[in-house]
Amino acid sequence: MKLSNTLQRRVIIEELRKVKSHPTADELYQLVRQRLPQVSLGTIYRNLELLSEDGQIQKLELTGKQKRFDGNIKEHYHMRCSNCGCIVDVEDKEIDAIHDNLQVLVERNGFDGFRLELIGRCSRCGNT
Amino acid sequence: MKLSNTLQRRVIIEELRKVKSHPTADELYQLVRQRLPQVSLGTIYRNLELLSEDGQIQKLELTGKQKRFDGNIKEHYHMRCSNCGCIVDVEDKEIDAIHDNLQVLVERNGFDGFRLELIGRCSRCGNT
DNA sequence: ATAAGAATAGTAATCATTATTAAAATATTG
DNA sequence: CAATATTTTAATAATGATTACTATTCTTAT
Ligand SMILES: [Mn+2]
Ligand SMILES: [Mn+2]
Ligand SMILES: [Zn+2]
Ligand SMILES: [Zn+2]
Repeated sequence: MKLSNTLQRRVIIEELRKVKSHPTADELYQLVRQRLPQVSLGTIYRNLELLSEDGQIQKLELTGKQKRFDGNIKEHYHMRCSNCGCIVDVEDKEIDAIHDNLQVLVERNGFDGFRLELIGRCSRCGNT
Repeated sequence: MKLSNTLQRRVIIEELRKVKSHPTADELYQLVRQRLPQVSLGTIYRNLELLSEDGQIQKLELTGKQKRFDGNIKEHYHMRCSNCGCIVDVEDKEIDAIHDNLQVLVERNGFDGFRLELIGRCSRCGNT
């Protein structure tokens, strides 16, 4: 059950924690292979799965065809940029309040939970 | 620009409007081929895309690897059953109120919009 | 009816992901 | 440490969902 300590695993975690971009498996593959040119894409996929099951990283449940991963395991919200499609963290007291309200409201209406994904413009794309 | 009137297109729309299951392309393919055994899966995909662009049907933006389609073009909420994974319509005045509140709140916080997906148990799976 | 354009069936290709496997690395035991 | 058991890896194949290609057929506008 305990994951053994391999170089590939360490580098995957390190690179994922370095970036704030919520990379897909193949994006992370590009990063990892700069340090481990022999690494295989299957190793990235397998370890992202294992590490998220193990709670060391987060697998994000977002729309879109590719899965994305987050080195930050703290629960937090994400915004998708409507222009470039990137995923950015939302650190906002108000959103947390909205979350708590929603939780109460949806449970009061007989649901077990919800998934909320914010949409907006990232800083690079501006707000026009 | 205007879509021409083909038998395949008519049957696709008819079958999609008949069901309440929010089928994937291949699920709809199974339905359509009962009436048109020669229809090809590519035709289903192409037409679902064209018809949703044309506003005659709805393409649902949900989590999960397969796209789902809805013959009902009115905007409405969906719940995913946490047990069987099916998608059911949510017709609930309260949810509409929640939606309106959320819209105000997220815009007030600088976002353009949001996507909210409800999670619960469908009627067949019960509520335990 | 004719010609131009659009759509189709059939098939191949692509993209994301998962499975397989023999060899290599890591962990456990004596 | 050495022997052994277990896990992981790289490479590759396979899968599932979707999109692209193309020759033929259908639809629409003259
Ligand atoms: Mn994040
Ligand atoms: Mn619906
Ligand atoms: Zn952007
Ligand atoms: Zn169910």
